Amino acid sequence: MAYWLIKSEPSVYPFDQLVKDKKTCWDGVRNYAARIHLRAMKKGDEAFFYHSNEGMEIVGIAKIVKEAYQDPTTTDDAWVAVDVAPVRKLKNPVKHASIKAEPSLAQMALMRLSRLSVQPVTEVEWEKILKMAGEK
DNA sequence: GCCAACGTTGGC
DNA sequence: GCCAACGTTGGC
Repeated sequence: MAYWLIKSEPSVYPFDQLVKDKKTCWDGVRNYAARIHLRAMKKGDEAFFYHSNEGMEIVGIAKIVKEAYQDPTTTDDAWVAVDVAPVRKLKNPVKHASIKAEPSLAQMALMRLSRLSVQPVTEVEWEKILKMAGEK
């Protein structure tokens, strides 16, 4: 099982909205690097849900419920979407600043490639962040 | 609101 | 195929 991180601006689609919706289509990705990751996602994989710009923190965990398919927001079959569902909110959201202050997480894609909207997370990073969130 | 980083576009 | 110009994202 793989781990991921997906970003959203809370003013556009906050985690609470995903909780309300029970499931959403993660579409509209128009970036080649992000697409590679979307296509690599498997059903059951889990992803951190990160709020960019406002909040700037990981607020919850989502899981992939449907693997990559043609993005419904375009007729161009070059682009794909996945379906995600909420797993749970984190007890304590993990701030961007906290991640930055943690040397073992300095190599995270979130730090190095801040503009990438869909990114992989290693198991080590995943566990570390869960601890910081008070989940373990 | 500013600006750095980065992806994309288009001229050559 | 290179690279300058431009647009967008996201941290500050």
